[in-house]
Amino acid sequence: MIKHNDSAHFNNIKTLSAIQTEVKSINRIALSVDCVIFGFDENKLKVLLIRSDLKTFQGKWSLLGDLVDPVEELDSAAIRILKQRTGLDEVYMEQVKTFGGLGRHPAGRVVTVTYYSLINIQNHKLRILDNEIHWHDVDDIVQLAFDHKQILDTSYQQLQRRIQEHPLAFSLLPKKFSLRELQNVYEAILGAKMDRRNFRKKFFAMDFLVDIDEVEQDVPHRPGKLYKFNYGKYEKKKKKWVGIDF
Amino acid sequence: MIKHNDSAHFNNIKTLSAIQTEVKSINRIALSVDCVIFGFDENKLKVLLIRSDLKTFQGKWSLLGDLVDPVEELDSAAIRILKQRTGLDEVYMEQVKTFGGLGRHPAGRVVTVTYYSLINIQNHKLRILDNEIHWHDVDDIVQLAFDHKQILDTSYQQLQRRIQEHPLAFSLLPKKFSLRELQNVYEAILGAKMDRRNFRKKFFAMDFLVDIDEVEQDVPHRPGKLYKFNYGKYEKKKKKWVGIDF
DNA sequence: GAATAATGTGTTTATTTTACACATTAAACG
DNA sequence: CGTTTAATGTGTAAAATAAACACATTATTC
Repeated sequence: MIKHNDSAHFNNIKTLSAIQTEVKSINRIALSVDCVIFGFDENKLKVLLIRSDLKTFQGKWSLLGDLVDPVEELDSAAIRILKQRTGLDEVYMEQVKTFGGLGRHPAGRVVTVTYYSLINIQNHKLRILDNEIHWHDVDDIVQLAFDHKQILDTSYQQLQRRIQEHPLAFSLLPKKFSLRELQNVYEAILGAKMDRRNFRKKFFAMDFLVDIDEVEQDVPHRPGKLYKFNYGKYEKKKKKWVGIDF
Repeated sequence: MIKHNDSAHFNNIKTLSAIQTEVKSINRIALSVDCVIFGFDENKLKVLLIRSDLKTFQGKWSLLGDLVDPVEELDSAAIRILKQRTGLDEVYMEQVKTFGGLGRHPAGRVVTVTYYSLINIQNHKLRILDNEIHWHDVDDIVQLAFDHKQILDTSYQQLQRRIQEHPLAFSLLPKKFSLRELQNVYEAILGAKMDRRNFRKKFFAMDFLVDIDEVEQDVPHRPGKLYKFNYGKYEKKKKKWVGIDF
């Protein structure tokens, strides 16, 4: 077989010092993290946006992001941004995708690693301190700064897929929730109506909901019972998926 | 509400020139793309690996990767690497995740965007020119250079999930395939035995397979019929998923 | 206390999935 | 060439799951 001497490859052919030279000099790129912070309120899926100060995007809204420090982990950067902007930590967070379009940032090449997080909008620790930051209905957003609309769409699609296969809805709700609230989350995110009786049956059959023997307070109708999600039981019993379905 | 002046954020507070300074100077990080190239042969899922030349990882195998050029799209870098190493283009490829662990590369901070691709190992265009590159059984790999074992595991898990919900198996097979070959792909990737009759029934019910009225050649037993996958029909008829299943 | 509006529950039907067995065909072998 | 072999190709019954559907109950409102 022919020996193929490909000088462009750094895992194989080059010496460490040659790589170090490369890594240290011209081949570096600015890296940012953008956070798609989802919340649920008024029976709608919301996303937290900040008004852009860049002239290029005057008046437009953008996701919350920041450059990654060269000695900072990616996850840490995402956690830092979330903490700075909302006061929250220990929230559900997941990396979505990395966007690196050449023209995506007016200041030059900035590759951005996207995360989405799910927060409970009623969390008492939640503090939005910057008055340029606001919640927006996800379904009403038609345009954002940078390529953030595309990033939002991708994140939303990922959320729609994941929420059907993982217990994410609970991260958007208070610890104690009614079945109606739970169903509202699913209906809002999936954009579909579901049968109330079958919905309940399904969740009771899963057996991950704990009846905490409390009822809703201050609702203008018969209060529903409140439940908690039992993550421990879920982790033990969750199904291994083997099937074909497309 | 209190105006929160957070100087660390670049979308909002800083001027473009300040951002440009930041982007141009200290905040840059080396970026690479790593390709997890999957193939299917001898009824096993394979991955293409190259022997590492780094002293740190002497004798270890690693994924195929390269630094991203500052004026190169991420997808283009992945396509370039694949083309360089296999001679193939127009293959199924998907971004998996970005890995940025501080200690992951001995030469310094290198953040890597991972893609996996699925190639038909019988493709007549396939040319592995570098004799340091070899196919490995995915299930036999216990260790790799860098954090590549973790990257492989993540990619494999993503493949396992995706192949159940998307028509990926066909990318690992020749255009014409028998149902037995198709089932072998699923069984190998999912690590599960399936009932042959139910498997066939399922795929015929989907109605995406085209009977091309040919049979296998050179098999040491009764030859099976060959089929093609009808991507056009799939795109039109694919189901919208709405359900809860975890 | 009557009207209202949402909660809470069960059954029937349809669909999907699983389990399972035998005839058919081409290759291999003597 | 006939027999053996090993894989292909097909159908049906049972079980599990999902979908459709209606009415009694309870707390609030008026």
